[in-house]
Amino acid sequence: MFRIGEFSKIAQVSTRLLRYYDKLGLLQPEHVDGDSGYRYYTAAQLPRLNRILALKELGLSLEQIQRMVAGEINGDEIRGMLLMRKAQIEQTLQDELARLRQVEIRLEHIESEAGPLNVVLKKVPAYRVFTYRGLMDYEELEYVFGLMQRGLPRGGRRQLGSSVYILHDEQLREGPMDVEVGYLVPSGELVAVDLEAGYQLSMGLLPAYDLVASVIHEGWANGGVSYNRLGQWIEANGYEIVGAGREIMLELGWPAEPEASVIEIQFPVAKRGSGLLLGGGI
Amino acid sequence: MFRIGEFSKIAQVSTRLLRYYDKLGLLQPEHVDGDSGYRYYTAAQLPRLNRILALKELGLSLEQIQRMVAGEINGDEIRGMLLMRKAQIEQTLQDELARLRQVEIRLEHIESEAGPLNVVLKKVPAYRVFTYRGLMDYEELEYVFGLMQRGLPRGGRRQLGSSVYILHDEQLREGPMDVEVGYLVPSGELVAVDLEAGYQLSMGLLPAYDLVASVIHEGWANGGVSYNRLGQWIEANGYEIVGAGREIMLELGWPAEPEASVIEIQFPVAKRGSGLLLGGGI
DNA sequence: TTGCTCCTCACGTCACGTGAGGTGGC
DNA sequence: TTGCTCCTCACGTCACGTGAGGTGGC
Repeated sequence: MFRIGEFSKIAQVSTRLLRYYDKLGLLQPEHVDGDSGYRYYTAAQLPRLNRILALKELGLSLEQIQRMVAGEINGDEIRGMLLMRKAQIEQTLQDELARLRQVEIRLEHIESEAGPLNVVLKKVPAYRVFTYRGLMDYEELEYVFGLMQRGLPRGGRRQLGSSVYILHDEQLREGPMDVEVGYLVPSGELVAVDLEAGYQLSMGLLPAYDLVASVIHEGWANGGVSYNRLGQWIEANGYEIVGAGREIMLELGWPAEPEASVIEIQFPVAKRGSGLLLGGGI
Repeated sequence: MFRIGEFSKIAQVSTRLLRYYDKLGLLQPEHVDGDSGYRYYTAAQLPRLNRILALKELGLSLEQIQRMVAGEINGDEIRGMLLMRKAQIEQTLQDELARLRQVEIRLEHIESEAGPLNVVLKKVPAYRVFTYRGLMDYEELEYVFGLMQRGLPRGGRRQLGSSVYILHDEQLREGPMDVEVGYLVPSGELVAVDLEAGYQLSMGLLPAYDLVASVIHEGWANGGVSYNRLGQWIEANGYEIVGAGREIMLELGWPAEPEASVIEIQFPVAKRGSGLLLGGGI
């Protein structure tokens, strides 16, 4: 019979751990003195402790280990637990590799003296929008945007949220682009509205995406840079674009204070080669 | 100005997280109402939030992120943090790969119906020992072992711990082996003792090891199996033996109840190819 | 008697999630 | 007035480490 200190030295674990496992019922001492509360362990308990420690190495939770060493579980269930754990580890490996790439990219950016790029991956819900879509060049786009800002009845503006701009073209090109401009609609119903010059805004829905890559920048001027670097990021991290990108003007300084604008660019993405090309727009 | 709920929807994070970051000082609302305590955020705060989220993705702690976004830290220090993080991730990848191999090995064992093998890696201190070393075959070894059990003065036995058996040969072979037998000595000094037939026990020190692979089994009969499988384990997990192995008889049923014996086998190991061949005995 | 070891709380870790119970704002 | 949103505690997570304060055993 060993007291807890001796037993802990043999097994090279802390006494705290042994008391904790006692409390959990994972490994209870062979005998506990009624008066002093001293725990007494035997050498024959070491194989059990080692089994627990070996299973812990695999990353199983103490609760899972509990069930395994208690024998409450048969071979198939153990097999199931291990297969699950295997899948989890593989996922962790993927995640850590992605992290590693990101850290490396940041390190390169430090050396190139460029500011860091804060891309965030997130899930977005469907957005209700009130927009006009058509083939336009930049000039026309700006014109329509101006009409929108001025041409809506005041009452209507209350129900509208941020301005939004959706790129339906697969890639940037010269000449007119297939774009959509308008507003997010937080709540309520809107009817179609005719702007001057025959442009018509109407209700629609932007699709929800399980994964968008998003950057947010301040000021109009940085837009082009953000697009380029978001593109590089998506490429470098092993994603691909699987739908129409969009720009959301969270704060619109236009036209008075353009540099106070806050603009989010979102592109729906998926892991390259994952076969999830079911997004929208492509 | 957005209230917390709106702001959380734009950024796709929980309100709880925003309150938490407020409390930490990571991201404080542009304005807090004195009466109601309502938090008000602006769109211009989103780039900061995104920066925090992007850094969190790298696995940095909020405390590190705090220092980075507060600008308390210069480019070189940021570089240092990222390099550290990179090393950590690489370590994690190694660990997870080792785990994966272990889980796969366990899965194979389930299919082959063999009992699982509970190998534990641990660090061990130097052990003080009281031993005889020589070239012996099994027969002689057993004879010396018997002498030891009977031949020591009662008083001396008190100070001795478990029996121990050290294998100085690089590999198992036929004929006499270079082995050492004796006892662990928990405390105190011992002088040399002569057994019958001229064998002499004397004080020595087993080296400490940063890493030993250990298995514990019950009963004499399982020894051979344990050696084989510990060897396989070491091989399969990318380690190599870097010193003399030893067997510690934590519970000695000999000769009355051999099956009640509890025996630990330890081999000092190192990652293969790590160049750490500085252990002892080879 | 004096160390040494053991005991039981109980807080701390890390980054939040999840109620509980109460209140402001349209 | 009624939802809806916001507020502040405060417990829970996971596997222990680390004292605090007190006691048994040789």
